[in-house]
Amino acid sequence: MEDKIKLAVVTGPTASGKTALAVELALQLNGEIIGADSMQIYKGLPIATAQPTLEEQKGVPHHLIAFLDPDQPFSVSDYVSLAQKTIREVWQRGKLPILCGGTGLYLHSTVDCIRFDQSAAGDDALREELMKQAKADQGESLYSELCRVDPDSAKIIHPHNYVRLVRAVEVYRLTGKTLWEQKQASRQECRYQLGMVGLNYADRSLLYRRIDRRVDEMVTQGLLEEARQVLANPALKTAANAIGYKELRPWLEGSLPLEECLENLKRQTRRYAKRQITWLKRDERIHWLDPSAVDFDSLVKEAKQVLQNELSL
RNA sequence: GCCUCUGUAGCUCAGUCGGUAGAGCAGAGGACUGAAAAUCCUCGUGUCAUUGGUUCGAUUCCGAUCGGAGGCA
Repeated sequence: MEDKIKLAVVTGPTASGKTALAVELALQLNGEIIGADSMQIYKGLPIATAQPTLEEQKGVPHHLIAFLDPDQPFSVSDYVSLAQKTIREVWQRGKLPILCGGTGLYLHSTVDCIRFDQSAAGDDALREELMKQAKADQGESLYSELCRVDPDSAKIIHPHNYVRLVRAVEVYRLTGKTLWEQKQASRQECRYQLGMVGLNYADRSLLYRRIDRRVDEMVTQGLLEEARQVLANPALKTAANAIGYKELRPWLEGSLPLEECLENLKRQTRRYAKRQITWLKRDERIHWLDPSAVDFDSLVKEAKQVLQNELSL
């Protein structure tokens, strides 16, 4: 039997210090970093998405960061195939692949080798039409349709959650198979030996303070100009969704003072961090470390030890 | 100094014709398989400023005290 690829994972909520830790681990363990972040993949959004600068990368190769034009559509499915290919390449080069990022869906799908059926790819026109229908009657008609064709999914999708409701109906119309069936079929045996570290602050207010500070830094670095450019281009649909741009729109349009927009931006980032924590917490394979408990060198040492144990390095 | 208004959840405020109270925001918890930095669900006990009085019973009525705002001098 062929040996499994060893895969290190560094995750945690936004602003928890993943990047610095991953880079240091890469230096010490002869690794390369593969981003697992749904917004950092795009070019032209360096500030708001907190992409690591060349200086921060310290010569460590980084993959799947700032490689895609921001007007290009992208999905988990695309991410997983790219990530798996990159992981394999890094491994074959004799280096340790280190997956680093905070997008729970991307991480989980990659690490657990979820297989996406190409026939179920999204269809923009159909999706738009279904979304219109959902909004017209608060999701009622679509939800009863889903209850009929895919009761298992209907059980776990709230009728108000149009995005997921629409997707479930869409899958059935497109493929004749239910989303539920697709999910069962998507599971397969995993090819990785995993070592996972997560960063989280025991005292959440510490993380929140870091977030506030980082937003202020982003402004110094030119966030306002970046936002102006992103929002001026209507082709950047996904990017305009990133936290950091849409919150500044009222200021750019002159309807709200900058101070208030920045306050709102900080709040949205805090909430995002909380959602990330919720997502990551349920993965019992993650070894949690608290960056406020020790200095950076000790943190690296602990993380390194976890990886060496789990990956038998 | 006098007069008026005001003090209720972390914040902004509602309310109880006297039977110890509830919204929004903030916050917390959760879900998550092709937009995921998206989307959605659940969660409200707080000396009702302090203190005395009336009352079976006061956060509610009355008095005083202490904050805050405004007006007149």
